[in-house]
Amino acid sequence: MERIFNLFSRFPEIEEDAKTAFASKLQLIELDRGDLVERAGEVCDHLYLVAEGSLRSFYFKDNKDITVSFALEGEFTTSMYSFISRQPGYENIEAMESSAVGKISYAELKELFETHPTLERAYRIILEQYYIALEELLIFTKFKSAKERYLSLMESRPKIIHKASVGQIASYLDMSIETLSRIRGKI
Amino acid sequence: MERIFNLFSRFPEIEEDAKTAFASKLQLIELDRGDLVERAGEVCDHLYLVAEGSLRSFYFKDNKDITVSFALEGEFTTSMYSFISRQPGYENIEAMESSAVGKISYAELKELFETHPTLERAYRIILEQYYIALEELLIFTKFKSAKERYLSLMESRPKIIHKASVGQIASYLDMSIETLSRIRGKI
DNA sequence: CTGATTATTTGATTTTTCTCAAGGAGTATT
DNA sequence: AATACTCCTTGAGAAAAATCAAATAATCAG
Repeated sequence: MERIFNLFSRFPEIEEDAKTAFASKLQLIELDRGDLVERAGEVCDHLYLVAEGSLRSFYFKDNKDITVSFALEGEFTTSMYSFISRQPGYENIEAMESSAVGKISYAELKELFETHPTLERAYRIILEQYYIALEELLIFTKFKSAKERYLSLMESRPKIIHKASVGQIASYLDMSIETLSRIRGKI
Repeated sequence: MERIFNLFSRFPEIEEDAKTAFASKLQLIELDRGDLVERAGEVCDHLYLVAEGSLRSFYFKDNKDITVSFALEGEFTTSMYSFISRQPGYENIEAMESSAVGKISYAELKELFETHPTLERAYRIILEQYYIALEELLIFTKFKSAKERYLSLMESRPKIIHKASVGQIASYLDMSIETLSRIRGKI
């Protein structure tokens, strides 16, 4: 539970009782490698907070497994489109290794927002940060060569390089497995 | 002013007095084609709401003008990264035609959030929608060929095709002017 | 431990799209 | 109306990365 409270350090504006209320709604789960917490085609009803380990969002396109995002310790993840819109999502979310994760439902979160505006604010700030990150990803997809994209990932989130397979990283960086393999060979 | 109030129809949860407070802070400006409302290198301090006409966000990369986004009537826009992070932004925002636009400053918006939580909620919902749109854009950039990207834009936002130049659309869709021209020739 | 399955690497070829180059169409300027 | 501009189109060749194919390495199940 301290692990969860540590995550709040990024949000000093959240009041103490709001933190307590949030933590009391947060359900802690333990996952093994490969366990799915969300499935494509279902409405994603939870926001996840990685306390330990890592999660990966992915979907299938023409029978190929395509990675959408990685969430490492201290990061949030969900099938954002589905979570926001309440429509069936296209992503699966799995544990990449043994992980400890906090989850909170959409309904509980909305309820907390009613009584704790500072939590809604923190959620807003997280959304803003996710938006910025996505914008950066888009520009980076647009302008960098395959090699630059890989070097940039190595620079910004080196842990991913160690935790994910070549295929998972390749689909995340939008290149073929072969291309990534060749890039890695030449560094 | 009714134009602005119409824009609220998407947000039934905003209380009447919050709408009034928001509208009273909103500064209405008239723009001519080519007028800039934001400049790269400066901190973007305003959120814009297009009442009439259209705005375009763009930046320069190797002396080429790259379109980031278009905002048509009823849509919001800003240099999101800069607006959120309070750091100098990389985008310019210009009017693509004679336009009428509402603007509100970051400080005023934050102030309104203090007294009107339903406005912060509406802002959160807008952010969520922007996030989803960006996510779609990313996937679409990733998987569609140049021709599919163009057809998809024609389908989803045909007005842009008519308002923007070939060069502006090409950079937005991440292809060369020549490629777009060839695609258009073959439809 | 061993065969089987899966993941990664390496090579050859093909495809998509870009770049460079030149011509044409439309608009604005004088 | 002639000149200059800018924008758009078309063609030819080049480049980046994909696909197809095969070999090697790593992991897993019995």
